[in-house]
Amino acid sequence: MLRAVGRGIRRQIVRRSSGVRLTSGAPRIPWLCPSPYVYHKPIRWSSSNARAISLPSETPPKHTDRSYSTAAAALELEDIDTSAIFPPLRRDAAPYSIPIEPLEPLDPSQLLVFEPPAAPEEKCMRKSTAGVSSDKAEVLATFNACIKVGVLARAQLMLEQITKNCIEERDTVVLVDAHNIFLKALLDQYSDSGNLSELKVFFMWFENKMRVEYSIKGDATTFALLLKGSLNIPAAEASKRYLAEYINLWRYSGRNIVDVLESAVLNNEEVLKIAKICHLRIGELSATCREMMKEQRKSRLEPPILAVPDAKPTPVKGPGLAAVKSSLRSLIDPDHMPFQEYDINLNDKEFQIERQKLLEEHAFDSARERWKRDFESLSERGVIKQDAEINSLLWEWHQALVPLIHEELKRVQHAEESGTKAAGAVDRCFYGPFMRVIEPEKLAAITIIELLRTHTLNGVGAGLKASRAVLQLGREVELEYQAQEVAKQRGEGFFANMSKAELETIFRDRSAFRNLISKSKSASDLDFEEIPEWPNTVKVKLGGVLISMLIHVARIPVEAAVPGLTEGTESSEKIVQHLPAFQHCYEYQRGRKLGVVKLHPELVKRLGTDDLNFTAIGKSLPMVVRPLPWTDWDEGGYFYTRSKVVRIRESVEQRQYVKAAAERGHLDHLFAGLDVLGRTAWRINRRVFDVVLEVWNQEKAFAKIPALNPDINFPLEPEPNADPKVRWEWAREMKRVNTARKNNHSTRCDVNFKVEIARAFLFEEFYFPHNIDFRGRAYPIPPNLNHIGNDLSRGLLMFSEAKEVGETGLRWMKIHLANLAGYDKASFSQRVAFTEENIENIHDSAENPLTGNRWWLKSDDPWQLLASCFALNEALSLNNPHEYKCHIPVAQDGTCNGLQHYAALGGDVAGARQVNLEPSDLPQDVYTGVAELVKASVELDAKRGLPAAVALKDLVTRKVVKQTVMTNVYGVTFIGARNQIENQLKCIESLDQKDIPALSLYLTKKVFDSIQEMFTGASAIQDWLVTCAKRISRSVRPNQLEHLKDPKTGEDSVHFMTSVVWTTPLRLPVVQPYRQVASAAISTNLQTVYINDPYVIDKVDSRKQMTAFPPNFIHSLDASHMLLSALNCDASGLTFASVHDSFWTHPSDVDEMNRILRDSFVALHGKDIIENLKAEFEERYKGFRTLVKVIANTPCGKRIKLARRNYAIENLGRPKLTAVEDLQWELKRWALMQSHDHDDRKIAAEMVTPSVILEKYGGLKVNELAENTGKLGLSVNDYGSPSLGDQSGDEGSIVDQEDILGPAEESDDGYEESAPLDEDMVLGGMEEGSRMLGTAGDEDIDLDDASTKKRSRARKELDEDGNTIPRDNGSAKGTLKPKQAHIATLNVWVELKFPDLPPKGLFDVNLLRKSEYFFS
Amino acid sequence: MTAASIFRRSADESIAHLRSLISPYALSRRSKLPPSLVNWQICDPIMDKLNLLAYKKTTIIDMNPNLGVFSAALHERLQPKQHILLEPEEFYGDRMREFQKTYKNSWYIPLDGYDWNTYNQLFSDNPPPPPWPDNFPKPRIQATTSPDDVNSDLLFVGHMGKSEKSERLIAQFINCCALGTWIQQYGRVRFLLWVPDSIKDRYLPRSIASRARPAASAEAVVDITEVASSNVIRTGRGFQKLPEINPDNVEVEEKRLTSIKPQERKVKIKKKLVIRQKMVEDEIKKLVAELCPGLTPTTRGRPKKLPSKEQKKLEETRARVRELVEAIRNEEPILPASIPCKERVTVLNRCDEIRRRFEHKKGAEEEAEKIP
DNA sequence: GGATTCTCTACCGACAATATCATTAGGTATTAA
DNA sequence: CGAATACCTAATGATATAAGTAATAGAGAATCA
Repeated sequence: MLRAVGRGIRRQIVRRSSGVRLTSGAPRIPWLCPSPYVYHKPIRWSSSNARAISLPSETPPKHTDRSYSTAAAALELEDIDTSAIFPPLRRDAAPYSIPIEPLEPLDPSQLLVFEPPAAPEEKCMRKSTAGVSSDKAEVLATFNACIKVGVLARAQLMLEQITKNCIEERDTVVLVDAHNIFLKALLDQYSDSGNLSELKVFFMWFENKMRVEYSIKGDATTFALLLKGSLNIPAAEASKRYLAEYINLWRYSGRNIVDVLESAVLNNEEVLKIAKICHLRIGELSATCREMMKEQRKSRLEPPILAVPDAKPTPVKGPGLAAVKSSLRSLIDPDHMPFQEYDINLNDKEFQIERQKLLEEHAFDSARERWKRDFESLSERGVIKQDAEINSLLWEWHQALVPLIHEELKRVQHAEESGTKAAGAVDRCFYGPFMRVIEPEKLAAITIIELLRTHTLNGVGAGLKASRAVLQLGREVELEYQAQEVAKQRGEGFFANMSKAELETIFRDRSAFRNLISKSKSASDLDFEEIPEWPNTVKVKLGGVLISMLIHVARIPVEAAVPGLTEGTESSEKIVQHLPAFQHCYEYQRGRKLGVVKLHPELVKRLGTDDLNFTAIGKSLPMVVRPLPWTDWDEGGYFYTRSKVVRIRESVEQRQYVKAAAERGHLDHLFAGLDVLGRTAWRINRRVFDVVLEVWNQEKAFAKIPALNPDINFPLEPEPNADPKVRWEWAREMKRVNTARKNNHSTRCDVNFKVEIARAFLFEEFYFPHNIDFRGRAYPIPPNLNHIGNDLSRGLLMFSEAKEVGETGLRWMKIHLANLAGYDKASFSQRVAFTEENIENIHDSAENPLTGNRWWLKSDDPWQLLASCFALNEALSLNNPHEYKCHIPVAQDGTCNGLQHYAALGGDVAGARQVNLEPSDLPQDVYTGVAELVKASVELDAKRGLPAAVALKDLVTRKVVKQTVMTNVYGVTFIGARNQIENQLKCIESLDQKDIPALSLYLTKKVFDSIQEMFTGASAIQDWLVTCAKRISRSVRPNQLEHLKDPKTGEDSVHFMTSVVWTTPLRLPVVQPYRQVASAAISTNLQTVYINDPYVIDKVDSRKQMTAFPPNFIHSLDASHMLLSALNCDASGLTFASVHDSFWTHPSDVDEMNRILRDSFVALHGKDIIENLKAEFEERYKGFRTLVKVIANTPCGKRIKLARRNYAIENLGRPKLTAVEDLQWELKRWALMQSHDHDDRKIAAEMVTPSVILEKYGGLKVNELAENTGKLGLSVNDYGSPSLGDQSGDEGSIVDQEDILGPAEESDDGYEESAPLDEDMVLGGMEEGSRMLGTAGDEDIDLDDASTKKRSRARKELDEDGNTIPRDNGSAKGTLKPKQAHIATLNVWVELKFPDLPPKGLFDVNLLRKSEYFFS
Repeated sequence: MTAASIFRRSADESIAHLRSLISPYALSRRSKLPPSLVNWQICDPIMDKLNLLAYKKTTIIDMNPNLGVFSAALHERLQPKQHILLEPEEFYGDRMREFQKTYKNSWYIPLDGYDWNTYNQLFSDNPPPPPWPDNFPKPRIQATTSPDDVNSDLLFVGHMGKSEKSERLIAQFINCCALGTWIQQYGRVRFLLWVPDSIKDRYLPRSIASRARPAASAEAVVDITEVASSNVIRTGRGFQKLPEINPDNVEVEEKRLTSIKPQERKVKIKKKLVIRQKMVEDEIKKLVAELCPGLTPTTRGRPKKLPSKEQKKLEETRARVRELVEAIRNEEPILPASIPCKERVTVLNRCDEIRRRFEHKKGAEEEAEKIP
């Protein structure tokens, strides 16, 4: 069995490995070198890979990898119970034996490393000649599309361009693949037509083009095709000759014919035929080959499709297509009760799979059918048009759109054939092939649905951004195409024809499933490794055409009164006009032009009121069966709809890393975790749904559902001649009201969608496939309605499975209810008491949700509360409430989860207590804690009579500081925090509004100080992270110097291209995508659209890299924690769902889940995360050089200046040194130091570069300009060596030349010289922390930190030099205001090293195992 | 040379010196700050041209007077009842204080003319808060009997920069004219503003094509005229509105070319040399065609071969013209003397035109008179 | 390379400005040698 | 055929657009000489 698997996958993996161009793999075509994108180091195959390539003849792989080996063993040995294909619980047979521990950090040699280009790449030149672009991705996609629709002439054009590109880029893999695909297409064409001249073309292509013109030798597949072609030659003699010729040619290049015969292109009969004709001895066929033949006859595991590649789809088994369709009617037709017509067993998985397939494949068809039905029934009834359901309108649009598309396709064909350069013709050549791959009817439906959907999701009131709409539509079309392709690959019977055992396997054993998929890929047809993605150019152009056609066609009946005879009156007569439903125009936003597609107000109104009836629900719906397990970076979840496991933002870099990680099996735990999330079954809470529906139809504002026509208080317009300021304030208020109204409407549309989806799935059990963002946080893929949505979404959803609550469960239900009611800060027993006190209210809410006293509406989360009320009420109405079977999930939320991780990392005792890491009788609340601290400090100030403090004395509340504390984790800046606090203070009436800016400024300082005081260690870590990110993002790779030439100017220049990359405990490589964006213009029928060009890797945005790193890192941790917990919960048989830092399970399982959460957290932090991070950084950025700022006005700085000057004069004949030259100097020394030659090293030792001088004077710790200290305080540079010096004694005197040039052993001399100790400056980390605690508020010391002092010291020196004249800062402002004392700095290239880790606090994570309120 | 001397308009205060008083950044092309008039000699011709006779005992609101050169001239000419200098930049503080000392009835208020509050404080009935001096006499402006009359009790002058702020402010001014709000409630109050070309072009477009919304809407409510502009050649299409004041005198905030040493310029121009080669060639061709009629090709293709003598003449002419055109392009102040007299005339006749082609654009101000 | 001014200001899911005119580069047609 | 020229077009770069910024402060990036 395994052998069979092995054969299928072998080719796959080999191709794949060359697909990422490993340096270790020899390029297939000798004259081509590997591409510049290479792994930093040769790969060591991980065990999982080794298993994957193991040859069939070998014994099964060693059980190095626990999870897989057990699964594989299970596959063979287990006696599978056919009745339990998808057991709801797998407690007994845990499918993945995941260690509870997070993974060990990667061996350094296993780190994934990709080098970004040395300089910003040039924007893709889209030089197009005769409609052939030179953009590789674009041509590739076009080529693919042309092949799919059989337009070979055009495909050939594309192929020629691809060949050019590939040869330039030395991309041999794609090159050969493309030619193979083309050959295959030619051959297929011949088989269809039987026209001999076509066969000739086939051979000519290989002989003339490939071999002669391009010198492509071809791979096994090429030759397999050639053999196949030769077989097809009718004349037996010729056929034989050709065969012999090609076999010889192949052998001549020293390769084994077996490889060719094993190719999936040739089926067994053909192989045998060839063997016979050419007298290949059977012995020459490899064991694999023979084995293969035997197996194919009696294969049990392999679906038939694998045995016969061209197999016709087998008829659907089971209840039949009609039944499946009928069962989905409920999704289309709200009046239809499913499952009534057929006797269907809902547990029949094959049936369910068919349904899912249908759902994905025919979502658009279904919508169309529904429109048509509505339209027809309407005509029968003869209803007046403008009252018609929106669906019939859509049907009209659709009917009008289809002929237009046909017409356009004709024009495309004309354009392609004529080859004119007429306006539009060139564009048509671009998008034409892509337009053809999907049938016009479907295309029309997608257009209509997507435009409406995009409007509800992102619309700005009556319009939506054209650029957005166009791209979105293009993307959706692509998605549909991909689904089509996947469906084709997997064939009709891919799932349906599997035996139950195989079906079982899919969900049990990832690797087995993976093999199955790759087999289906290789067997179905010759194809690219992955379906080429459509470039944005294509998507946008295609979207543009479709939308402009829809705009042209779509009309909406609008009723209007005919004006009366006299002016200003209306006659009672009404007329109906058919007005354009959409309109394209431009708006100005802050003086910038913005293309907008506007919807007619009537249409907008309809979208907010009409039943959408599945009108506009496209793809990405919840699934009716369990999502497929993730097997690759783009394989998993939906059956046919392709989704990526990581939501990469069109970043090539991220994709590289994720792909490589997936390939090496690093992501398997992550996949497993996501699978767990995906297999949580949900259903709609019917009772809540009914209430929602009722409320919805009332069209009034209720429980966060906005009213259809909200009463809006438009501010009174002031007199036209009022003061401009007054008028302006009015205008601003109007703007605010208007945006509020727009928001109101779009929320309403959103609710409409949610309700509609809920209605469609009312009788279903469904699942959310999940993927992750680039940090690893998981999100359900279906938009609109999912459990991380708003309160309404959450209220509508519940677990499909019900579990008996038992005693503890009931208690948790009560606690949960109290939480939802806002009573979540008390102890558990108090919360229970709260619920019990409110039992009447709960009863009332449940019994009469709308007519009673509506207690549930008071909550911030009314719908979830209502759901809880229903459940609890029901439970309590039982004789024995403990027997209640509960569907409602109970949520456990971390108290400021980010801070929890920070506190654990930093070992902050006080902080840990505040975020409930420490056991406590009562839950702690950080916000209150910080507020108290601030309050104390303010009161102290008030006593001293500080006016701001006096004003604020009694106003410091939890509410005021909450947002700031929360966002602190996200790196909020001082100003940002000040704004938050200002907004809070504005709500306090007793304050004079005029004073608020000043007060908020004061208070913000206090809040920042308090946070820092409470989370000392955390703050230090935050700063450490920032410093690391800063150094990384301002660093260059050593070999980057070879490509210093700026492509644009041709001059030498240094570009910072390094982004921060790290690996999470679950081995996800995280790449921060922040770079400067290059935007590209794409002209469409509608307008020119400007989008970011994803293909260029540009300079890093170092600010963003810096500010985002700490939150991203923490998020990557909490994501790991979540997935770890998910795996463990699953292993214990719990149903599990999560919203990042909120974890859900059945009431009865909450205790168990909490235990798991705590254990996972401890396990995660049990490893020294930060230490590992540092180690990874050191490995990853080994030898990099970074540019640091050094205070210039010190002996050290002066020496550097002098040395630079001397060097420049000596070597360049001028006194100045450019940054590049400086770097080259440093690198020269560095290179010499690495040399094996003793003399070289000696020379290096004698070189005195700026970095050497810096080192001599105590290095960065002493001399670096302290920065990024504003946020949480301490500069990282202040840890470690207490050698902070005041050089006043040396002021102005430049150290002797000999001293610098002297032998290296004098180094401590320089050190000493620069470091006469100044008591004030000696601040160790711990001392610092404790001192601050003790002296907070003491004016003399005043929380000043060493870095500030360093700054002030530098300033002082400046003053002494007389460079800056202190000015009184009057009311001057603007650019000419007196300058701040400016600190002169020098830039020095130093080796990229990372600061010492801040000392960890004393908190022991293990304590938290007993902390009840850790998550609550 | 004291700061005060300029206010007495002694001729010994050179323009160069005045320029040196401005912060270097404000002089740089990147600056969007309100620029400052330094050529005090043109103030009189400008005011001669403006009919200011009606402005007796008037109140002047002076926004961003900066160095105060224009303000001083205006003050001397009008002898206003009150001259309010709204200058928020502390940088000019000393000079403003000097101004206040020199000219009676002038009040230096370090507030921003952009802020509505400034005017609210000025016109409200309450005594104005601190930055305004205690003894500040409030202007009592009488509204004209008809809102269509020009109010000669009030005159608004100022320097506007290229900043977004300035642009917005002018848009607001016009809006106020339309609504009759703000100081326009007192009747039609005239504005006398120095504005950058970019702003002027918006309201006084140089071609039909560039006449966009702001121009149209402004025309509906205000009269805008260009009073004086620098002798800078304007780029782009559209007609060239020639300065109406003696162009040689209107030297506004421009860095003199003479201050740049030749070597430095070469470095700076280097890019242009490469970039605008085509333009130079085109100009040369045109000029050579003019200078050597009959020798230049008239047909499309390859030119006929000329007798070597004529060929040589052509080459020489071309070389000289090249020198000349490149000089113009390089903004060299003195044209090379290598060209014979007759030709020189021809070339110089077209000099302006060529200059315009090379758009020697500097930060220049326009003075626009607005008569609401 | 240094001083000065400009920009931006909380993470993620989530994603975006365009038309127009001036100028040049580069290809094609045209002509004469 | 190559050579020299004009003409034409696609590609690139610069600029305008709207029109209250409101006021905080500090670090990093960009820009100019």
